[in-house]
This record gives sequence, structure tokens and C-alpha cells, in this order.
Amino acid sequence: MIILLGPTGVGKTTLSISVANHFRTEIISCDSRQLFSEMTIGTAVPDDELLYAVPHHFIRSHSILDTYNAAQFEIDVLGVLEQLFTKHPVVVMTGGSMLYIDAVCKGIDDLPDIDPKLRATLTERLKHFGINHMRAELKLLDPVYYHEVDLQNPVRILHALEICYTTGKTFSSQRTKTVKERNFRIVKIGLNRDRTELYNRINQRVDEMMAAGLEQEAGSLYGSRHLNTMNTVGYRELFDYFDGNCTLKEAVEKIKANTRKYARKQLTWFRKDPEIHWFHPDQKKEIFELIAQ
RNA sequence: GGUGCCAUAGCUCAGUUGGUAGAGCAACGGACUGAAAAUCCGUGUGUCCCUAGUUCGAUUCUUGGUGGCACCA
Repeated sequence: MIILLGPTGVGKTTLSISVANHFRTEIISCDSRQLFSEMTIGTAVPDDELLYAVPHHFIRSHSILDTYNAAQFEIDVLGVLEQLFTKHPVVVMTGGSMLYIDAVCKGIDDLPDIDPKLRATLTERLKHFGINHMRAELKLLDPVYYHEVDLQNPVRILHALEICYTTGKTFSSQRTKTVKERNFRIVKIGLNRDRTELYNRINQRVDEMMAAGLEQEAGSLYGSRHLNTMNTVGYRELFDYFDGNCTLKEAVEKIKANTRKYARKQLTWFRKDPEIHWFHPDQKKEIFELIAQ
């Protein structure tokens, strides 16, 4: 499997089409937001033309009403891959969702699904009693993880508690972090470009999204704004505008800034992965040479 | 032309009763195995507009410039 990864806006889509065409194969999208059919403009889903040129998987395949996560993605992708490998010797995966990439490449621990009610209860408790209370609870239920976890991060604390309550066992005892073996080879190709160049592309793309009707798309999703998946760059800033918290211009600037921030965060994550071979998106020749090996 | 106000980090501004300065945003770095476009953490030297003066010492006070804004002619 060839994985094309890199920060948002770097130019993964264009290259993925060339690579997929070259191998006459199909593309698995690894994007935690393009997954949802309701979000198209704001998540920079490729044009229909490109989607028809090469078969794509995991694009607009789910609804924001579905709960989805990296573990489910691992299962689903492995299933699709099994099918694809019967027809194609090479499959292309492309996207920038870091955790989802790792889930496919290394696997994710086997943990039970969390009852949304439990999550709601714990979130409510956090709001009422404060983070110290939740920390104390975790210290009691899973002292090992208590000493490992970022105690400032409520999401981490709550998730550990969810697992403890759901399984009756400590979270730490189930966190094996073992890397699963895959029966296919993985080549990771990282795409990056000059920072100002990347930022210019991002800023420009946001303007294009607005011209393409992002405001309307966000407006149609305003009623769903409390869903987890709607906590997404490009939408939450416009929800703020709809709520009267800022001007449209400020919202657009905020989208640009948050997209840039997201790109930086992706680069931070990818930087520590030694398996990635880095290229500029224009180095097509070099990339194909690497793949040929 | 006159009067008043302003000039400090990339931006918006705070502050120093005279001892060379700090917030927000941006930028940069990091953590992160089931919410991950999420969540969380860390990083602030900048001719304090220029000039001359007072002073042991001026970004702070005074003189004169320059630029901007407002009001009056």
C-alpha cells in the first residue's frame, strides 16, 4: 500500500490521482471529515470529476449522525483492502488524519464501544464538579494511568474513566500499544512545501470555499452544531458568526488561522514518524522512482 | 494654518509615580491509541518614531521634528 500523507492543502489529492492511475488502482481516503456526506465544501472533498476518474473509498460514505472513530476506521479499511488486494497489487491511501493513518498501519487496542449516555454523564460531572474531581476519580480507579496521563486534558481523563466503567478493569491494563502485523507492505510518502507557500494555498483555498458556498453549507448544518463531528474547522467559526459572536470577515480569518494551525499540528505528528519519505508535491519523478523500488 | 490626542512585539493595545517592558491574536515548538480538523501543554529582545536637553540613569519628563487621527478656521 502506498500512503500519501501531509498537511492539509499541500496538494495530496492531485498526486494521489496520478499515482492511482499509474497503477490502475483505487484510492482509500484517510480523512476523518471527508467521511461525512453532509460536509463537502468545508472539508475540501475532491471534485466529482476526480472522484469519477478513480474509484474512491471513505469519501462521503457516512452521516454526521453516525458515530465514527479511528478504531472503526481500522476495521473498515482492512475489510476494503482485503477486497481491493484481490484485484490490485497496489492500493493508494491518501489523507492527513494522523490517528487514522496510524490505526490502519499499526492497529489500535481492542476496547469496547462507549455508551453515549455514559459519556454524557461524565461530561456533566466534569462540568459540575470540576476537573480535580475527575482526576481524583481516575486516581482511585486507575492509579497507573493517572500517573501517565496529561492531567490537564479533560478528554483523556474522561476517556480513561469511560473505559474503566465500561469494562470494570483499569484502562492502563488494556492499553497494550502493541503494533499489529499487516500482511501487506506499506510505503509512506510525505508531502510538504515551504511554509509560506503552504499558508498561501490554505488561505486561498478558504476564500475559494467561501466562494463555493461554505456559508450556506454551514448554515444547513447549524442545527447539528452540537454533534462531535461538527466541531470542525470551517464550520464552528461560521456557527460563531451565525450566533452573532463575530463578523463574517472575522470568521473567515479565523478559519484560515485554524486551518494553518491544524496543518502545523499535522506536521508535528508526522515529523516523528521515521518511516516517512518526504517530498515536495512537484517531485513527481522522484516519487515514482521511490515507488518503483 | 491653529489646537488637541496618538506613535511600544508581525497586528490590536496595556504599562513603566524615571531604573531599558507585557497581554490577546498571529507565529513557532511539543504531547496525544477509540471525540483526532478533537483535546491539551510550552515559547515573548522589541531601534518602546527621530532629535536635542534635564538626570547617575529617559521608552517614561521637557524642546524641536516626522507621521497618523480628531476638532476648529
